[in-house]
Formats: sequence, structure tokens, C-alpha cells
Amino acid sequence: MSVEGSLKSPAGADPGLDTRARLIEAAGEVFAEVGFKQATVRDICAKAGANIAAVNYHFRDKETLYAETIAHAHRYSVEHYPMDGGLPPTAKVEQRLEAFVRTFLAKILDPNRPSWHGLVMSREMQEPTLSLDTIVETGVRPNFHYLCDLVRELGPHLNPVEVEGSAASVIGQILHYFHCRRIIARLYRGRTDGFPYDLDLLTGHITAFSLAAIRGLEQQSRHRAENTR
Amino acid sequence: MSVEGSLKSPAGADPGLDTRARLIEAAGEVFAEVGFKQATVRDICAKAGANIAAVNYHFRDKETLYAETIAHAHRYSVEHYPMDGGLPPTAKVEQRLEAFVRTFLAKILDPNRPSWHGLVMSREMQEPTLSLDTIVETGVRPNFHYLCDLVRELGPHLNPVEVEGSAASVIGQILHYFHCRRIIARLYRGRTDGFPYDLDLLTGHITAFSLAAIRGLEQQSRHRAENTR
DNA sequence: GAGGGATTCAAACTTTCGTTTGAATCAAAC
DNA sequence: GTTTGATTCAAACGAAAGTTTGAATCCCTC
Repeated sequence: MSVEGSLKSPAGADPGLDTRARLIEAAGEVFAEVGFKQATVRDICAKAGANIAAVNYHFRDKETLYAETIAHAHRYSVEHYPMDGGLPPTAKVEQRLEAFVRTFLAKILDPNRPSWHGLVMSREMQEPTLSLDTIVETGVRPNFHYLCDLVRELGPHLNPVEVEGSAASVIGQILHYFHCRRIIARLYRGRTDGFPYDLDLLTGHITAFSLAAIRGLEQQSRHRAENTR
Repeated sequence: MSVEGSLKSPAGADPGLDTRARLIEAAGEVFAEVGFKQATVRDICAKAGANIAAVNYHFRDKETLYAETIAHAHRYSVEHYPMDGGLPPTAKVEQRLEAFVRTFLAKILDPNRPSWHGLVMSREMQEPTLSLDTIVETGVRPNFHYLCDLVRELGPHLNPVEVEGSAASVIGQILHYFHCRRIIARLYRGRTDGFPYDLDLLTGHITAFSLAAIRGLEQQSRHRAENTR
């Protein structure tokens, strides 16, 4: 009946995957786009080319499907987007910071599918649903610690609040382009340079901004230490 | 019947306000907390101590109630949280940046009610619902322009991408503490210093971080200009 | 090719939620 | 005191969405 494509595979579903895999793939896109609550299993099943009852058969319910999707995204994330960006630990700390920023941004902004793996995690950050503790401990905290180590290496004299605050500042800058993407799209509408969406440009700016900030704070800390000596 | 409180005013509703005002007040809290779609009029009416039909009577429907709530929040915001923080335009630019950061943070983090006025706007940023263009043009863009002016004043040699990128970096740092507040609460659980929630501490860090960053970028820009002369 | 487990399907069930309705209540005017 | 308009109320309606069901279909094994 349909003019193009095979008979059984509906819009956007990879026919090479079995139903269970197609469901997770479709669920990832939908959950990433609208969050857990607003996603409908009818929509997910339609995207996956599966019957509505499939989610009950292959997973128990919507919540379990979500949990499996998050788990899948997390595995994919650590495998394809290592936070050191593939650099050896001996690489210069500036390079490792840039790699961290670039990897994080790519995970979130990459318009190529499957790009939802980072998105669902970001979604989860703003609208935690279930097993938040697990996600924090296995997903967020290691990233945060790694970044704190980088900051400490760049600014050995910073106090703990400055270190953790700077790490939060870096992450905040990155996630901003995800959380406020719709507003940003309006704000920058009509630009000719690809500013808010050019990965290299964005990586360069956030890295340079953060490096300059941390070095400046470090310098102030050293001054303070010398004056109170 | 009830042991405490008056007979007619239910949980958390200010009996001094009429039903319409109580509805907006309750709606503001609920919308700020969970967003438009996930908010239920039943919940809002219960918080306001009003009948379920009240939202249909005083407003036409949930969407109109939301629009009025956003409008109310915006009016309240420009009135009570001026982005210059009440400083005269002659104040030093560093002070004006600090005032901008502090005002923005207060608008979002202030645990005192009514603090939802800034929250609904932030919510709207991540989940635009209606009249997004109006919100961007009247609420977001003026803020963004003001901040860009501050950045330009601090770094006259920065190119447009650096200016707008830096402004986005400042806003991203601030909003991070709203968007990821639930994750942050887990991440910092058990801290003794009030780090992520102390307005002075947070203002100080974000201001210092951003100032150092912009100054560093400005210095690099000057070097670049001198070397290519 | 018959049996049997796995999978898919259309349909219905149940809950939640926005909305509507028509009666009841209140308050001010006459 | 009655009238009239505004407001509040309990109840129900209808659509949307998660879940369940039992039959139909597919596919592998013997």
C-alpha cells in the first residue's frame, strides 16, 4: 500500500533490529525529546513499528522500558563517549579539559542519530524519575570527580568550594545548550555563523572561558596566600 | 472540624486573597515545580482552596491560567528583580555584573515564597509552551542584551562570538543550579558548608569565575591584536 | 506437516485529567 | 424581603493514555 519503503517497517524504524531493540531505540528518542511522563507508549510503539502491547510483552510496563532505556544509554555513553575523549592520562591537562568539554557537548548536541543517548541522561537530570541514586553514583559522580581533578590540576591553590564550584560552572555552561536549546534557537534565529550549534566553536569557547577563569582564580588564590603569609 | 487554622482556608492558601489571586498563586508554585503539562488543575485548585470548576470560571481553561500566571510572574519579576540590581548605571561594571548574577540567582533559588516567579520563567525556558516569542522578546532578550553590554564593557576587544558566548556562559552557570537542582542535591548531600545553596557564596563564585574568564579572554584578544598588527 | 512456544495483533478495560453542567449559595440593590 | 447577578459546589462527561486480554500468527523442532 505504501508508496515507498517496505511493507512492514513504519516511519523511522530500523528493520534490522528485533522488536525489543527497536522499542528501546524509539523510546530513547521520545524520552529524550519530551521526558518520561509526557512520552506515550502509543507514540513509542508507532515509532518502533510495534503493537501497543509490545511494551507490556517485552518489558513489563512503561517504567521498566524507561529504566532499560536509561541503562542502555548509559552503557552506550561510557563506551562511545569516554570522558577523557580517548586521550592518555599523560596528555596535557588543557587538552584533557578540551576533550572533556567536546565529548560532553557531542554527547548532547550531535544531531546525528543515535544522539539520544546523552539526551536521556540530561533529561533525567532535570526531571529525575527513578533510580536517581544509581544514576548519580554511576553516571554523574564519576564525571564530576574527573572534572574536579582536572580543575585541581589547573588550580592547585583553589579551595574545595572553588574547585567544585568551577566544575559546576563548566558543566553548567555545557548543559545550558541542551536545557535552553529551544530558547536559544529563538534568540539566535537568523544568524549566519553557526554559533550556537558549531561543535568546534562551542568547544573552543567553553574551554577557553573555563581555562581563563580557573587560571584567574588560581592567580588570585596565590596572591592571597602570599599576602597572608 | 479542623483542629488548626480557620474553617475555610485549606493548606497553604492565603485567605486574604480572592479566589482568582489564590489560583494564580497556587498555579505559580505548581507550574514552577512540575511544568505546564504535568501540573493538574485538581492539584492547583486544592492548593488554592478552590473548587475544580474555579479555573474554568475565573480563567477559561488551564492554558489561559498558565498564560496569566506567566504574565503575572513576568510583571513581578521586572518589578522586584531589576537586572541592574538597583545599582545606578554609573556603578562599576564589576559591581553591576555581581548585581546581575545575584539578582538572577535570587530570583531562582530564593527558598522564600513567593519565589516561583523566577521559576516559572526558567521552566518555560526548558519547556516552552505558548507565546514563546513574546517571552523571548520581552523577558529573555533584554536580559541577554544587558549582559552582553556588561561583557563588552569588561572585554572591549572580544569579538561578537566571544561576547555572546560569554554571556551564555554566565547564564548557563546560573541556571545550572535550577535545572539540575535535584541532581545537585544528591551530589552534595551531606555537606556541612551550605555550598550549593548559599546565595552569597554562589554569587561570589559565579561572579569571580566569570570575571576572571572574561578578563583572560580580553587579554588573549589584545595579544592577538598586537601580534597580527 | 503437526505441535508448541514465542510473538504480534486488535480490542477493551481502567485511571487520570481537563472541561462542562446545573443547582446551590452568597451579596448587594431595591 | 425579594430579586438579581456573581460565585461556588458536587457531579458527571469525554478524551487520552497505561495496561490487560485472548485470539491470531509466525517460526522452529521433531
